[in-house]
Amino acid sequence: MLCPGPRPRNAAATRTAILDAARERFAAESYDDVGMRDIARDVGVDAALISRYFGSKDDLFLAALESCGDGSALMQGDKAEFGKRVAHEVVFEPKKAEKLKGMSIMLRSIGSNRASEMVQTTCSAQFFGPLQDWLGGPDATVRARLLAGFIMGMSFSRELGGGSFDLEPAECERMRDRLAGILQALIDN
Amino acid sequence: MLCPGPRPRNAAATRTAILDAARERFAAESYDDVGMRDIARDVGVDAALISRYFGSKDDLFLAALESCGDGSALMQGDKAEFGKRVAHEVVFEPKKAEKLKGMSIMLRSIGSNRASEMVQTTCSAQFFGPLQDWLGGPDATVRARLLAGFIMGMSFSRELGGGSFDLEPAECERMRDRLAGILQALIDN
DNA sequence: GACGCTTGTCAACAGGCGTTGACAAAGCCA
DNA sequence: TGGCTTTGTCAACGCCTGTTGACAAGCGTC
Repeated sequence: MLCPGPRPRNAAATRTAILDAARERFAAESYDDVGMRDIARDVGVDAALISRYFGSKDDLFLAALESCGDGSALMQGDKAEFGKRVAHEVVFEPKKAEKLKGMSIMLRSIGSNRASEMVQTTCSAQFFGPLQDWLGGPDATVRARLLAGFIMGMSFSRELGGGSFDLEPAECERMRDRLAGILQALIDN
Repeated sequence: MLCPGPRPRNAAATRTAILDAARERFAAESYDDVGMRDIARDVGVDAALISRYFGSKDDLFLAALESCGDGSALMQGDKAEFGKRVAHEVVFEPKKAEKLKGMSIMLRSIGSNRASEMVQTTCSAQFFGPLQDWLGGPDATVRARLLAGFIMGMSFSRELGGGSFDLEPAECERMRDRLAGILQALIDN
């Protein structure tokens, strides 16, 4: 990632490079574990530059969180296949699911005192809200909370296994199918 | 909690007081946010004493985590009422549920690099394992993972609301009932 | 070429952290 | 009373953190 020689002068590119690196870092480690110098090293830049571009670490974190976009990406595609689609992604393709990157950041940093407040407001605005509107029908609020809770819970459970569910392939498939059914029931209700 | 005057000399009592304070702190804040001096202040003792009694901060964290007991407390009572009972506790009595204190600690600190490994091993040994054995029947492994994931997910979701679900009472009841049904179905299966 | 703005680097600061070793006081035993 | 162990306090260490201000180099413009 690093290239030798002085960094080319390009403020816009550098800024987005910092933001990208921050998003990746915060999705993989907690707010407290990620240091400004870590992100700077990823980009090949001095840590002081980040402070100048983004202000404080809090501001950078918030920018990274918001750069993930709202959860609407999760809701694209056939509504009747939501359960299958999401269950498959959660169980088999956790890394690939770019649309869940914002959720990873929330997952990592909800424990941190500094980050939790930012995570909370962003989550309501970008995750619970859109999901609830998209669901519609009776009890949309409650169903959205359950859906979001289950999806995050399974991601959390995978994290507890150190990045995998630590199950045999056949078991993973059965888990996916069960999960798909439960999620879809909450959609259809 | 603090009392004036010199602390009475009682190693055993002091030790358990430290452990209790640590458990409370780690259940309320992340591994990184909890400082040795915070715990020491809660107990009314110098931080150096903790190091002498428990070794390192890691050792103290692990001791606090293990002092929560295994998840078997969750599984006591009528099996046919598990869904109702747990759903009620998760939705309405998160703080009161002492049996979930270990889960709170895991929830807070899974993001931390230092703590995640300890959380993982403890979780497997004290949570997934007992739950799976207790469940029995077909697909016990998979059902245990789903159960644990959903329970943790809803706790996580509550955390995202800043300690409450931020729903109207009637909505909370409907959420509890839906959750109870889903959990119970996983038990009975 | 000289100016001035932008972009990036460097060294340093103040503050917090976990941990350590020296010291004080309490209690026990002879 | 005099020593010895246990229990607790205190000051300090080295390390790491986010942030700041001074400085260097690139680049467009007159």
